[in-house]
Amino acid sequence: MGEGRGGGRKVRTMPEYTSLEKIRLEKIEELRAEGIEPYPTRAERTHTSAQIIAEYEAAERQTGDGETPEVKATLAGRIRASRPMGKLTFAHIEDGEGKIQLFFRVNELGQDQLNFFNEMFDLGDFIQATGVMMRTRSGEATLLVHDFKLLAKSVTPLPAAKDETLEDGTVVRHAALEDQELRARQRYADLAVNPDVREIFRKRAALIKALRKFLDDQGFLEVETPILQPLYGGAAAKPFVTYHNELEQQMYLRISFELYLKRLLVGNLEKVYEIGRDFRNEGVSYKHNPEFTQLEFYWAYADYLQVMELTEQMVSFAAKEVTGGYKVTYQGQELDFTPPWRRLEMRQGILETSWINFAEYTDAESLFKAIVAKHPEKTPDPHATRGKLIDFLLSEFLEPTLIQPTFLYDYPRDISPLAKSKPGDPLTVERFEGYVSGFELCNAFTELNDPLDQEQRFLEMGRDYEADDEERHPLDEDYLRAMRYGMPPNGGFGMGVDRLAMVFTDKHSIRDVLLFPALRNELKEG
RNA sequence: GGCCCCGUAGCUCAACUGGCAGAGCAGGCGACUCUUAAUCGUCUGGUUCUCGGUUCGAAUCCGAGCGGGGUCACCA
Repeated sequence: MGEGRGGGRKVRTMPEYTSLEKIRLEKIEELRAEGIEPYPTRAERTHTSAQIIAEYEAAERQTGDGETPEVKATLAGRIRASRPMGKLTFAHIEDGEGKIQLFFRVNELGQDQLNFFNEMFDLGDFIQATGVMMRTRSGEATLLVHDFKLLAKSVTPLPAAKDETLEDGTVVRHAALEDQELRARQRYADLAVNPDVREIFRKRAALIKALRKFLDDQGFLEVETPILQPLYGGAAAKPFVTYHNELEQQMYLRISFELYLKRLLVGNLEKVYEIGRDFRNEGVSYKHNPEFTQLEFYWAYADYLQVMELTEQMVSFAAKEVTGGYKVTYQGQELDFTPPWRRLEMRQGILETSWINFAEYTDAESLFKAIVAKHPEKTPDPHATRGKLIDFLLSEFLEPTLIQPTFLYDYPRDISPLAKSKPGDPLTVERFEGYVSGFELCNAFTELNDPLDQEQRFLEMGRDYEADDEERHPLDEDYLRAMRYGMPPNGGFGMGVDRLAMVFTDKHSIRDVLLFPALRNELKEG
């Protein structure tokens, strides 16, 4: 039961059971009265559904045609369908690997046991069944049940979902759970009735495993840095604020890993990475969740061009591990992750799509005028900095054209306070972002390692954000102290893992790739 | 946060310009020895998200709220 908003205004009350639930609760009472435990402690499964079918088919091949091999098994799973027909009942159970049919027959079980199954077992219950494998007249590998046992009674019926297998083998799901909110709030029910949802999260796990494997093989050290931080930094985002009672100090949930990982380079750890959760106290949308999974790595003695090469290798490797190939269909478009990816200087890309060469406008005012003159229908913020205006051009004109994996490189300095300037070009930093299907996938740069320059940038940022207190960033003195000991030149990288999971599972919304996305509290009574 | 759309049985959805809230699945009872969305008969199931208003009469119209979806803004 969720607590009501406003600090537990809602008191927990006894759940109100539906008529369907009451019937099942009565069965639980009845079972206990007969000395049958509806939630026994142990199960005795010998095979999964997939294992027994494989074993049975292998045995069939050995015995040759006509002969039925004797293959015994005890299976366990959740009852998903039951078709009683007089002195026979067919049922399907589902386990972690798939479904298998059970055949209950009066011949083996006797009338009492058959009745017991038909009367006391419901869809959604977990059952254990022991028997021998056989084929039905239609040829389906089926367990002929000699003995069975309840493993766990289901009180609340699962959302109705029936699968119809057409003659061509395609499966049509009828009346499946589709309500987006219910699916997200009750992911357990969603997972229980929608096998494709389970598949999404298997792919997500495969993705994270692939990223780890790739970086491990490249000699990167996986590390863990604080989630609970006395200061936040490394990105421009509003933090979640909390408080440590004993230490009597305000703490923040991290908004990025960057400043801690780069401290490790000062400590002579040359290649480090972290995969973990970031928290940003901002809007929720189809591509934003307040907590999301981030991958960052830092690589001493490398620059952003080397990071670029490593990135395309890493992401294409992950694509192959997760989807089986370098080409992935996302929202109807085929994306080709085969390296090398297209490289496009950001200034050039903006010139080609907006017909504005921002290098010709070295201050915000002149650039603003140029944009309005060329594109009267667009409305950039008149008070925006030059960097923000360039960002505006990027998202308005260039981004939508970046469907195939593309690296955009060389960014304005004033929107990149942690990146190193391009030699001989003080307005530009060595930074790139990877784009796919029109959205930003990753962000990387040659990291700034000059402590005095870094201090100057922090102070500039502080000034820029003075008006907007919430985005104004605290100056991290300890980070500057670390940098003053000496930080090797290095390239750094950050990527939203959920975004990549969306691409590899062809999902439009980040919520579809998060098991428990952030949702507003349920409040049943006002 | 702005704008648009949505909220009806456990699930998926109907209900015309306001006129007795329905169906399929799930569930109860009965029949059925190879079913697989099993089938057949029969029955049950509702605070139409909440509160208020208009009206002889509201699922439907109006207002407020709650929740969700979309979109824009925000997100170096």
